Amino acid sequence: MPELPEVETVRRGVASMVVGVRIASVTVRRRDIVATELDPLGGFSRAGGIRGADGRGRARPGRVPGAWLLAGDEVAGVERLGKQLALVGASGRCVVVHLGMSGQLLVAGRGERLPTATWGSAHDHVVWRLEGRDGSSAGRMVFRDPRRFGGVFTSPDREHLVGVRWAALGPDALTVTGEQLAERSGRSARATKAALLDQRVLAGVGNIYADEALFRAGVHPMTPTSAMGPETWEAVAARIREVLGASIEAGGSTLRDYTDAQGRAGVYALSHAVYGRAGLGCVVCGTVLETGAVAQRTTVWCPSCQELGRAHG
DNA sequence: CTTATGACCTGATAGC
DNA sequence: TGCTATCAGGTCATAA
Repeated sequence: MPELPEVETVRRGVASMVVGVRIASVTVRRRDIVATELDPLGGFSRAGGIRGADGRGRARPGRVPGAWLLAGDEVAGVERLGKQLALVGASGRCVVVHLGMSGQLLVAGRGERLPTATWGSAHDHVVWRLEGRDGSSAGRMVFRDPRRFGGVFTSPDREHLVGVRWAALGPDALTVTGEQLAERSGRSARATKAALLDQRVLAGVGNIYADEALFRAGVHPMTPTSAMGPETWEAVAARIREVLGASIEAGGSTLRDYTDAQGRAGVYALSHAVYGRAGLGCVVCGTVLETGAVAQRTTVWCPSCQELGRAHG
């Protein structure tokens, strides 16, 4: 479900609850959504993705040492690159959480209850028990993910996190420049939207914000990257930074499932100009918005504001 | 190399 | 009410 703004909102919420807190114990209720640094390829692939090398079974034998999931450790910080979160322990060990489509990282303080789902706790795959300095309970954190496209990954230290786990990811979308986009996208027949969705080009943009940023930049999503010039790339980069920033301020976009670490919805969907508005009038010119598949994803654009074939300097 | 396709999962919703 | 089909915020392996 989540793109950069949603993940950043979760990061802030989790950080406010767990930084400086000790993890008393960890329970892995589904082993196959956890990948360790020792697992072959599975979990540590090119674009920072999730699935095992066979594209399906992610069952990994053996128990994950609790310490690898920060049991007995203290949380020193919560970082983010693109759509991925990393809990960094005082020991240096890191736990990466990727939310996939339906994942949530939820935290409940002492005496609070985790937000409940209609299906109960059936999809609560990893549970961290938190402990105050005096040893008293400080609540719990849970990785919940019904569809299981997400996952939890261990790294022995920050060097591995950055150098291996996150090595293939492009620059974070919140601070990306037009120059970076131009260089990493290359010049080919590939649709500009497809390039923006490629996490090796740019980390953090997904289907919603690709459409929103391209609309605001006046670029048709199917524009081949070979037709893009430096000024247009700069405009696209600027609109990406802008849209993501505004969405973070609104707590992200909640379409159905998404909530922050405390179970609250975000309201940025109210500001969507194109996503989810196919067939309605363009907010700028009133033209009926078109929809179709680009890069195999549902895409919405304004045929008038985002004319295909327009010159792009 | 690039690009498209089907696959991975479950839940919510729309339509009959 | 109950069934079925469709769709979803992500990313992968594989084939062409």
